[in-house]
Amino acid sequence: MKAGQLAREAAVNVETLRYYERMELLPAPPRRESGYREYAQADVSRIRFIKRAQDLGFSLREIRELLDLRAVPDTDNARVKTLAVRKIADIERRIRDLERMRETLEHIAGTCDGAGTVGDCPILQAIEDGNGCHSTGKGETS
Amino acid sequence: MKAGQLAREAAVNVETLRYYERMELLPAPPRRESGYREYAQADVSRIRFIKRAQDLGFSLREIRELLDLRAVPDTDNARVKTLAVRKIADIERRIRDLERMRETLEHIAGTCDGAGTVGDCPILQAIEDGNGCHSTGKGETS
DNA sequence: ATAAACCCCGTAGTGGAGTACGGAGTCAAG
DNA sequence: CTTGACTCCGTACTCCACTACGGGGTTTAT
Repeated sequence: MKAGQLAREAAVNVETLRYYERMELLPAPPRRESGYREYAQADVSRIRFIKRAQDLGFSLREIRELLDLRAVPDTDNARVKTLAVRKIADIERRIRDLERMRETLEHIAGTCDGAGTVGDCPILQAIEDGNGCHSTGKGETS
Repeated sequence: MKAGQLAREAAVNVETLRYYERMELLPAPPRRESGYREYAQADVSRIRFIKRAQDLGFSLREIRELLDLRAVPDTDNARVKTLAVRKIADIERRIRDLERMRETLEHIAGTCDGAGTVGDCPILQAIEDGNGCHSTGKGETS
């Protein structure tokens, strides 16, 4: 099939296909006489795989690792599990970072009744002074 | 004080000061004869404000809003509170997204005992088939 | 046979938050 | 008075995941 059809079936943009090819996520397909890419059915699942892995929080770089592991049939699948477990830890760290932010913000926002002017806004005050910002030296390490 | 000192005191890069000035987060300071920027003590707190607001999850664009509100003395501080509350909601949404990912990933990873080869890896299988991916059409809307 | 729809390519732009570079001018200490 | 540290400026680069553009060739349906 041609690029357009693959794009439709996998629900991505045609440009994205070229991009994935450059990024080596999608192997360069054979070409017709005309130079047109001729994709196989398997490419649809490959892109779906990529998209779902993305939804699970994997970056394209990490997805390439997954695909590379998958490409070598005798790979220990513990390797895959390691990546999954590491990603879970990564997500948990991000959740903790966000929860710290949320707590601090809620604390700060709670001190403001919404009356008065910014001259003595407890929120701005708190940000200025770093109150309630039990800083761990970590912002969001996205 | 000159740029270098402000940078040291506020713990940012000198280039960052120029960047903040371009972004209108830091007002353009007066210049010496030589063209050197002459910063005031207040600029240290302004940058600290920016940095702490960043730690709380505000983007520079949002921080500019906060600073703009602060700049007009008779601004209702309910305006500030609105921004804070909205940011809390934003953070909560991101937490929920991450938690969904974590649950799915944990579910998927739990089905893999780490034995065998990628030929029949339940993790790769699950990603391929979209199992356990109760997709909400939401990836991370960072 | 012609028009519409598709495909090719390289390159550049997006957004966010900076960081880096290089050449030229300036300031402070020895 | 010279040296080394600092500052200036514009521009370009980084990372990430795309998306857009423009000018050309191809395929397909009518």
